[in-house]
Amino acid sequence: MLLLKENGQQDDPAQEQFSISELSQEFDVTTRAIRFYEDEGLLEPHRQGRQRVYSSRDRVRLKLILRGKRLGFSLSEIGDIIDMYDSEPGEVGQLQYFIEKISVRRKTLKQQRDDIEVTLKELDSIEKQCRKSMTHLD
Amino acid sequence: MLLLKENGQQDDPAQEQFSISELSQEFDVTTRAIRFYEDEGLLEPHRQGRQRVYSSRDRVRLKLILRGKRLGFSLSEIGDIIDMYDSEPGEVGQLQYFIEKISVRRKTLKQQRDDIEVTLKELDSIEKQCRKSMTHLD
DNA sequence: GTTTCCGTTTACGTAAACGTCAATTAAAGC
DNA sequence: GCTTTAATTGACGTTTACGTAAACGGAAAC
Repeated sequence: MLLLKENGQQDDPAQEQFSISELSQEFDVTTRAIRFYEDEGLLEPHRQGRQRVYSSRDRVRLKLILRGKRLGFSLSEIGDIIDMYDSEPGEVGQLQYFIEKISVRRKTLKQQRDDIEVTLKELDSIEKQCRKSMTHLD
Repeated sequence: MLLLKENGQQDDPAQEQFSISELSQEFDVTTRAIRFYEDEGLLEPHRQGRQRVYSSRDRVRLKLILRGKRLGFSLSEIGDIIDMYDSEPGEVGQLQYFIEKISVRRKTLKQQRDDIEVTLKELDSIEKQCRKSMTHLD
């Protein structure tokens, strides 16, 4: 559902707009959830009358939200993270604080990555054991 | 709190035992949580009278639980995972099913790993922007 | 012109993962 | 024996992240 369809191809990605159901389908998330993210301040789409209209920026934010969820972060944590992405750099003190927050986040992510590596290796060895048992039983 | 302290050093790791508060402190998790994991069937320590006594096997399971939590899995998912670790290999059909479960789990983990890589890179570039702004403001 | 399809709002419900508190019991120190 | 301390059980409370249902509005399809 693009704007300005009348005129040949007006596909400026910055002008793309999406309905809630389009996003819902694209990312396989319920409309209820999307509205909930808005209630929590993670999204703020424009309105045409009462209807929500999502920009490509909103769409990116939604992507970030869902990625954050896959990583097990709470919505408020995700809010913090997203704010990092598009906050305007203010004064130096702010930036310092900001960089600290980034480093904290990085720490968590690296811990997760290590956990994943360990778990993947363990899964490998479990699977090997399994396969051994199977040929053994054939 | 080892067993058989009377006799010089009886540190067989397989015989080590732990109280709930020891585990609570070691892993920085409340006793309430540990009991809750038991309610959910993730742990089943022995009892001395009414008191819970945790073996080193229980301790390992708790470790796995906490790692699973860091990865954002629900307790029931964690239950599934842990069961993989110490289930006795049964018949071939079971093993086949089991291997499929492993592959599903691996998929999730790899997705998470990719999410992390992307996020870490993004954090890098955000931090760079920050540092640029800072020197700019100095 | 009315059915149908989205979308909205409001409100209540729910499942997961504990926290908190109160009442008991048991063990340990003195 | 008495007190303090650690652990248990049970019950209820809480937060997060939505689901579900009801009731309404507008636009499109027939």
